[in-house]
Amino acid sequence: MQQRSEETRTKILDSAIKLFSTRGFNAASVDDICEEAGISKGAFYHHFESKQALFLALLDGWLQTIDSAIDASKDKTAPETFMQMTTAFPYIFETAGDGLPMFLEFWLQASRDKTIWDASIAPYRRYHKYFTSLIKKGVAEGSFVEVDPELASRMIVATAMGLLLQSLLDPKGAKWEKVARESTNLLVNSLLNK
Amino acid sequence: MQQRSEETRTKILDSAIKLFSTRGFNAASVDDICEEAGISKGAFYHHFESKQALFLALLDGWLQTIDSAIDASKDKTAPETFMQMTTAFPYIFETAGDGLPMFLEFWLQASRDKTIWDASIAPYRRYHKYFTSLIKKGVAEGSFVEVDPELASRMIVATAMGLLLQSLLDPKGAKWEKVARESTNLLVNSLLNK
DNA sequence: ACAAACATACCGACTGGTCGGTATTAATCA
DNA sequence: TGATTAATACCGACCAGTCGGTATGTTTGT
Repeated sequence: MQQRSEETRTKILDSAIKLFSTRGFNAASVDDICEEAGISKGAFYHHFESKQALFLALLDGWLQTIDSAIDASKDKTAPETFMQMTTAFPYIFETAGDGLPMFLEFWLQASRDKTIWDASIAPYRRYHKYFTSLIKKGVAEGSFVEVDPELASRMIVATAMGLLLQSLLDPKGAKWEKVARESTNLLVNSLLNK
Repeated sequence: MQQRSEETRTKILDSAIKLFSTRGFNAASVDDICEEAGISKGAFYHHFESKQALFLALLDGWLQTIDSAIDASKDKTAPETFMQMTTAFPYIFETAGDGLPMFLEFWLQASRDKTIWDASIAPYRRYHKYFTSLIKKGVAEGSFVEVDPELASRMIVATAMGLLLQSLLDPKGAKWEKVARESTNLLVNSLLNK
């Protein structure tokens, strides 16, 4: 009973990621998602209250992934954490084709839909705080030079997002994975106290 | 006769910016735009072949604005040009409320719609080249330190876009105009040969 | 008078969502 | 264990409304 149900739910989620990514939230119809998942509309609305609820479920899963990634680097030093991020970049840009446009979709919906915004803004601010405290910690450790942690945090996030966006628009315009790695190196280097 | 016609066209363009920004390309219907502009559907389709054609006209105007801005700083030195951009930030973030979401909308549509992508990608690559040569020039002048101009260009654009995006998601989360100015200072400073 | 500019009524395709009904599985009990 | 009941999972026709776009008619400036 739960077996089949769970599978259906997963199929819907996967199809939604695929279609939201390629066509966008509005253009991807519920019918499309059902067809892609190979299920009926009834099954869809059995599992999700609405199209928006499905989107929120997707967002939730994404945020949980980030959370657990952050949690994994809890006990490391500030520079170590940043270095770990550098190693994560290849993976991110490799799997970009599938999930990355979803990131833009989250952003866009959040900027328009109050419910989705509420679900996004709290984690975003949490991440910002996390980065800020990470840099603060690095400064306290003496491994980072004196910088405004707030500002540095915004800039790091900005760089990451900006590169993601550029790679999205022009995937073949550059070796993005390499650009991302070198950028991180450059940023961390300018932070490091030598 | 031409007078009124021109006015109608402008009204459509203005209303489109407003509605595309607030609701997005898909959600903003032609009927909505007509109502906002205070004109009829017949008038709309008299001026624009399709909804997409209107979007392309908007994109074109935006690109021209950027082009002329770039053109204006043709004969200045590299650091001067960057400094000029710093002074432009307050204006950009002031008027962000209106036109900024349109920028995201352009991006999103370009990543999905082949026609719009074609119209976007050429200018984007031109801007990237411009930045790259600007940095190259700065290095040649001796005013910039030795950096990979390609990489630095991507990073500068990334930072700008990332900050814009963050300000879009969380307008009241920070004094974005200040963050942008300080970020530019920081970036230019790390580029400057002292 | 004649063409450009605009208005109105309308079309067919498609939308998110509903609903009555049917399989499929789990729980109950003889 | 095997039949019965109840709950869950699923189906697909259907609805009211919206969409971009068109056909046709009217106004306006020259």
